[in-house]
Amino acid sequence: MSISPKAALLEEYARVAGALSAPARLAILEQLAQGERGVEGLAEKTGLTVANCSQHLQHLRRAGLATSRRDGKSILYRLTDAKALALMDLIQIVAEGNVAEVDHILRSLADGLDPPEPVSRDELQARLENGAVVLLDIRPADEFEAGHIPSAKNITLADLAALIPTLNLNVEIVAYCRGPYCIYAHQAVAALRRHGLNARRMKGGLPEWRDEGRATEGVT
Amino acid sequence: MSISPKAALLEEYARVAGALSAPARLAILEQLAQGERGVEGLAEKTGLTVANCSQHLQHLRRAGLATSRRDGKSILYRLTDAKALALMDLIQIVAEGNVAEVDHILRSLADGLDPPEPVSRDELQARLENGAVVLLDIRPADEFEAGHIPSAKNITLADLAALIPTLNLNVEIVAYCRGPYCIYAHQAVAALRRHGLNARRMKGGLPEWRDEGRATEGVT
DNA sequence: TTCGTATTCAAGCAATTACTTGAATGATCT
DNA sequence: AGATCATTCAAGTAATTGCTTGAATACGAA
Repeated sequence: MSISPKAALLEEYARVAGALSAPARLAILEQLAQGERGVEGLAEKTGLTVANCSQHLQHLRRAGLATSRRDGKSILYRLTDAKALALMDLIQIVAEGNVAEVDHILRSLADGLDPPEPVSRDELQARLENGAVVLLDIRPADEFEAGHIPSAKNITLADLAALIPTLNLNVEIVAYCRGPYCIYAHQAVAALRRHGLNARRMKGGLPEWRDEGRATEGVT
Repeated sequence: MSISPKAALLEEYARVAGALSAPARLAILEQLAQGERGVEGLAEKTGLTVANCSQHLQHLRRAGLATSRRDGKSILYRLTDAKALALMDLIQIVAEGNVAEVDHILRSLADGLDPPEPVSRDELQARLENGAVVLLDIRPADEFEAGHIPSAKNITLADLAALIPTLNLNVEIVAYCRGPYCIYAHQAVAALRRHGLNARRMKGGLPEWRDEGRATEGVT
């Protein structure tokens, strides 16, 4: 054996990137970005078997992206630190900016309509404090309850159609969801705009909001 | 077929990360970060066969990290943009901060001595303008000639021993090399400090320096 | 201590990935 | 227009990775 330190380092760096190189692990990371989760919960959310999910989690842990602790009977995993979230974001940003295929998929989600630039989190926070804006949290109810932006209204895509007639055409609507890998907000904005409503996406998702130290509420 | 858009996106994101998940490709990226390079040149620098290197380059291009253009007979590859470099940096930062193995290897490079915090590029630039500091570029001569920080002296690790007796014990020495994946500067600093010299590493390498718009010289 | 439960381990299989070799492409240069 | 050269393609093989199944481990509760 006895490989050079340089090769050993490159191997470790490659391992970090490799942890992000499987769609299943990205889905797990998306969940972890929202908060601590048990193995079984993660498996359920991502559609993986428990054993498979556990293996992916160990892969993530070995790469330094996830950390675990015991809580009663179960092991809770979470992102190691903000750097892990930053890495997830950057992967998405590179993909969105440099990979034609991604641009194409995101465009097709907008369904012909040209969605405006997302709202920055700074701008949203200012608008929430002094402007009229309806904030929609497009995630499953359990994720909403575990933490959300104050004043946000939880609504799933399935129930969105029923909400639309009650919305004011003159008030701007902002939608957000899980974060960089989640498309719920994209889809919600497309549906809202199709009905003539003035809707935009928030840049990033709840994890990025929280990571910046902004207020959230919910049972953590 | 007809997979969901969500799954399709995750696959693309995973592809971007996957491009960084092989040591050979990281070595190629390290070279690309220094500037445009032809396939054959990259193959030589990284020790890959030309065909193999070409395949890796296509992988990188498909992930949006590298871009190519023709110049005469050869095809020159380069990093697509600053985001690609930022991604390389962040992978390294996560690995250094969160992977015990990396910390261990970097420590062993320091050879028992405890190296001080690296010098920030801001600080180095200020010191170069008004302070006494010897700046060493620890890279092969051809890479130095292709671009380096003004006033830097090029010296390889092999030739460093001969230089040491001529260095002033009272002047601070700063060393830099290719960037986040390169260990030349680590090794140089360790050698210098072993001889009682006051040496530190510059944070990052030439690519990061250049990316921030700071001056370089050399035949590009 | 014993039971129950959550997680991890281990073995095996299928699919993917990395590398090699040799041939084919395609643009430049004469 | 043809020759040349750098790069890419294609096929084959070895190694790695992802997933499944069933067993083993470790901890908390009774």
